[in-house]
Amino acid sequence: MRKEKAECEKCVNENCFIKKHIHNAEMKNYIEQKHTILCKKSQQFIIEGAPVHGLYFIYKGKAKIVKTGINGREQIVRLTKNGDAIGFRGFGTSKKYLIGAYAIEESILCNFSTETLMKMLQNIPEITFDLMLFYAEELNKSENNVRKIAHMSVRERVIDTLLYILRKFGQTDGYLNIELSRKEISDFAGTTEEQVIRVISSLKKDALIKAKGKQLGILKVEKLQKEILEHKYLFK
DNA sequence: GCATTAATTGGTC
DNA sequence: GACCAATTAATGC
Repeated sequence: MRKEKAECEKCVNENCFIKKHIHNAEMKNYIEQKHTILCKKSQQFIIEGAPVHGLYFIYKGKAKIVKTGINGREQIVRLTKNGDAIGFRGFGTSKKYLIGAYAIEESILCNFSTETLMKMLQNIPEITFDLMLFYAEELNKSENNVRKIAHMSVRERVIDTLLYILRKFGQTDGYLNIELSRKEISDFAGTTEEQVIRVISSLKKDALIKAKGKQLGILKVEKLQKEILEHKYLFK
């Protein structure tokens, strides 16, 4: 395995925090200090409870962010793709990661140490401001998620999860651009594998989605949206 | 092809 | 709606 560095200059992820501010003169010093990490499929790169090791960005690939519940059940907190930041709650107050992270497929990650990051935030106000907006947005999403799990039925939660995946990762040739196991979908929707399977086969029977092994395809987006619409507005 | 893992189905509490 | 058991499909080696 050749160790090649993911160059920010060549990076195509315009949504990345770092990339957005690459034109700032000071940035050059900081991006030189980042590390590039290659992650195999289903490899864990952040361990819950382990000491913080800075902030990660996905250069290329996909990852799931996970929190272990009381009964040992895993809850997928969010899914991430190219340009997304991971482990951003790590620096500042806490010394340990409060979440775990796994690569869903082979991924290339950029890692900035806490020290580098601190300097960056102290010296470049635009980045600090950007990060604040990002935090606010994440908090909002997180609150929506709490509401989702609290008020929606299992069927609605699974549908909502599928639509989220569609929004986030898109679909090519009729199939979603990400492969998640039924178990992973259930960890995300806050239910069990069996329930997800039942909802999926029910949706398949109604020709709202299609499934070929792990590959899922959304056929009737509008109909699915309609089914969860009520909740989207009722609990705004 | 065999062995392990994931998906599915049916049943119980 | 979760948990368990049995069967079947898929996948790795």
